[in-house]
Amino acid sequence: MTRSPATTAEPPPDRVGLRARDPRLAAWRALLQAHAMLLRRLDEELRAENDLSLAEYETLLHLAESPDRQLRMNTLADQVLLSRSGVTRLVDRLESAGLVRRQQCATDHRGSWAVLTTPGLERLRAASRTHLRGIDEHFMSVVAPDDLLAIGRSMGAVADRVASGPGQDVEPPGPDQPDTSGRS
Amino acid sequence: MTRSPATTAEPPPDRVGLRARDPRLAAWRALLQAHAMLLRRLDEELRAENDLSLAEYETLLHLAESPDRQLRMNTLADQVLLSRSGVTRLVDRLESAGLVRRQQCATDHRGSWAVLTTPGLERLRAASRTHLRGIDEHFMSVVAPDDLLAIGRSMGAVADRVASGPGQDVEPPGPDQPDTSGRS
DNA sequence: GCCAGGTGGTTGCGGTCTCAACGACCCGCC
DNA sequence: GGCGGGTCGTTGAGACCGCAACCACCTGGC
Repeated sequence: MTRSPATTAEPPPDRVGLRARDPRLAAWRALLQAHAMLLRRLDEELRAENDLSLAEYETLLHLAESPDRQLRMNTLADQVLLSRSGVTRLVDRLESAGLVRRQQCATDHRGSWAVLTTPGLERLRAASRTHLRGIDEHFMSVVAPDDLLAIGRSMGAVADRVASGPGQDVEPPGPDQPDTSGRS
Repeated sequence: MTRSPATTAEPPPDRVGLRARDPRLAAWRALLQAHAMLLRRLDEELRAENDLSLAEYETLLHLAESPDRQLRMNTLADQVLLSRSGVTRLVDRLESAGLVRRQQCATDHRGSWAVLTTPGLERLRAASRTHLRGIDEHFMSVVAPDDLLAIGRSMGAVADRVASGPGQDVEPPGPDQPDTSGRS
């Protein structure tokens, strides 16, 4: 209300002229919200019951699933979607907790392996009970099996698309796009 | 406790005894990964083209969609899924950028409104072009329409479940009632 | 009117992340 | 053999967030 002064040609006074109400966006919004809530919850549970953050858990998990239970720092960064420096400090923490051990790479003296220790593996096992229960309780048990398939399929495609995309254009550079905005 | 006795189908000693390879987890993992990659990308695009973080964008958006383009700090915190203090500082930033203005609440002198300014609205409009394009490019265009529905439905259910859930059990006592519905 | 308890927002502190810069190291080419 | 360019991991600085403590304020009971 009190929309007194005649603003410029304000199109449809829907909300703000943003196409924010596009119904297709409902899925996107639901995804955002559910994901945020869900991860927060799982992280809380993990911290409360196992004193591990989600990132730490994921790190231990990836190590456990790797040959010889070890990974190069670099690879680890890719897998847990963290920056190099992020992984350095994460492994610092895990190492000082005794869950992981660093070992210099024999063939490449620049790098090192992060190796899962036995206590690390045990801690992971304990945490996985918490975590898998949480996933089951908050996610699996709420989603219909068919929808689960749809999610897996879609999200795989999304990941591929995003991965392929910084510079690479999946769609050839707009030929002669007749300008769409008075860009700044 | 390393339960060896196997009344339960403690499957094969696959990797670490974690049921990490449960095929149903594929959807979960894909979701995690795709979401992380996608948000990172969208955030980058928004920062690069509009000098706004995703959280800042969401804040402006929620304000724009609210009556009189204003919200109580408290409400804002709930909507953008941030802590109270997080919102305080976020609004600090937006305010010093001139995109939002604080206004003391007339009826309750404890609280204040965060009000979207005109420059804020314009900035939001510009940013929404970037953001909606990104969502389209990286998400909408990759997901089949039916899958989009499945995602919306599932994620809505997950959000409800998580929201209902710290102490409250959605499924109280009835363990003796073998769910006959089968699915929801 | 006054006080106890609750609520709204801010601030201090600590934790975790990223980016940029760095040193150590590897490799191919001269 | 030596050198330039790239790669691997770490470090310093800065950004952002949450928790807990805090003050200002509101509300209900007396």
